[in-house]
Amino acid sequence: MSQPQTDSAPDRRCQILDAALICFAKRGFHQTSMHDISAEAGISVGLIYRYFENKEAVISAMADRHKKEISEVLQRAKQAPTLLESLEILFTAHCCEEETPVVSAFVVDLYAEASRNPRVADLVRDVLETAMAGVTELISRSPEAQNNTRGLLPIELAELIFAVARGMLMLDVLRPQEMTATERRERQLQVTRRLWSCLFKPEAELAYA
Amino acid sequence: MSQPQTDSAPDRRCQILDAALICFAKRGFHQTSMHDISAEAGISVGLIYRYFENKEAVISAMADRHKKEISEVLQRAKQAPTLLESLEILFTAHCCEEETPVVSAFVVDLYAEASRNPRVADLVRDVLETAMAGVTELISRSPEAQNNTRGLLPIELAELIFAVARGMLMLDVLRPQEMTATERRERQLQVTRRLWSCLFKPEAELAYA
DNA sequence: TGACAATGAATGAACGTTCATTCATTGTCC
DNA sequence: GGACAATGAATGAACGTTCATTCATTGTCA
Repeated sequence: MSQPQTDSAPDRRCQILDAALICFAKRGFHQTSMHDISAEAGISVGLIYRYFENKEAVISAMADRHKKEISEVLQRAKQAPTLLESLEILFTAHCCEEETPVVSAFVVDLYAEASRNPRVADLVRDVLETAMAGVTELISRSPEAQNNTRGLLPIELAELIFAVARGMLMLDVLRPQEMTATERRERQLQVTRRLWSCLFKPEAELAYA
Repeated sequence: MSQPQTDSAPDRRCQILDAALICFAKRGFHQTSMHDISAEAGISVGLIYRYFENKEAVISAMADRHKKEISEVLQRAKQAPTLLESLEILFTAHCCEEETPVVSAFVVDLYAEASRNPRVADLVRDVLETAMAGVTELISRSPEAQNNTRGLLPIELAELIFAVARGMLMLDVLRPQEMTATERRERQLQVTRRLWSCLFKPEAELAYA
C-alpha cells in the first residue's frame, strides 16, 4: 500500500490527468470545475493542488501529455511496413477505445484554447511540426512516393495529409454518440485510403497544369 | 432619427452579435462574460437580456448567423466560373478581413461546443451537410471532374475537400498574430491548388488499387 | 400648439450561485 | 512522534441574471 513519494507522485498526477481528460472531453476546459475533476478521480479537491499549481497547470500538463502521446503514435507509425499503414495509424489514433485514447473533443478544445493561449499555441505548434517532420521524412523515404505524379514535394504532401487528418478529427466531434469507436475508425480509414489513392497512385510523371 | 420598433430590434441584435463574435473569438464562449459583450457593444448588460433570453441563446444565434454566412459563401462559390475558383472562395472565406468574416477561432470553438451541446452539433452538422451537398453538385457538373482518374465519386471528393478545408481552418488558429489575413489567405490558396491538382488533374482513367 | 400621459429602451446595482483556491485538521505509515 | 498524504469546509472573487428606476420619445387631448 505504501508508496515512496518519488513513485506515488507521478501516479497521482497521472490519475488526476486521466480524470481531467474525461471531464475535459465531456465538458470542455472552462466548463469543467476542479470539483468535477476531483470527483472523477475519486479524491478531494485540495489534493489536486498538491500536484498542480492551479487549473491552468492541469491544462498545460494535459497538453504536454498529448504531445508525448502523439510522439508515441508517430514512433509506431514510423515502424509500419508501408506508408499507407503509417498513415492509417496516424489517422485513427484518436478513435481507439483502449490504451490512451486521444479524444477528439479534447484535441479540438486544445486548438480552441491555442487560439487564445500563446503557451498552448506554442505547444500545439511544436507537436504539429514534430509530427509533420516525421511524416515528411517517412514520405521522402517511401517507395510509393518516388513516382508520385503531381510534382508535389514531400513536405507539401505532408501538409495535405495533416490537413485531412485534422479535418476528419473535427468531423469526429459531430458524430452522434451512437457511433462506436470502431465505426468511426472505419470511416477514417476509408478517407485515408481515398486520400492515399489520390496522392500516391503510381502513374507517369506529368508537369502540373 | 426615430426608428420603429420592428427596424431597431434587429439592429440591436446584430450589434450584440457583432460584439459577441469579437469577444468569443478573443476569449472563447465560456470565458466571455455578459459584461464583456456589453462592454464591447457599448451598451449595458441588462439590455442584452431584452434581446436574448440568456447566454446560450446568444451562442445559438451566433451559430445561426454562421449558418447563414456559410450559405452566402456557398452561393457565391456556386456562381464562380470554374470549380477551382469555387473551391478557392470556400477555402478562404474565413480569412477575409472585410465584410462578415467567419473568424477561425470562433468556428473551432463552435466545433468544440458541438462536441458537448447537441443543439449546436445539429446545427453545425446541418451547415456541413448543406455545404457538402452544394459542393458535391458543383463537382458533378464541372467539366474538370468528368475525367478524374481515381474512380472517386463526387461525394467522396467533396468529403476530402471539406476535410482539408476544416483542417486548414484548424491550422489557422495556430498562426501568430503577426501574420495578416492576406498572408493566411495566400497560404490557404496554395494548399487549395495543391489539393486541386491532386484531385482533378486530367488524366486517363484507371481502376483503383 | 402646448401640456400632460404613456411607452418601453436602456441602465447598472444587487442577488444568488458557482468556482478556484486555501488551510486547519485528520489519517497513515515508519 | 514525526513526516507526509489527504480531506473538505471556508473564502472571496466573478459570473449570469434580475429588476426597480430613469428618461427620451411618442401619442393624446384641449
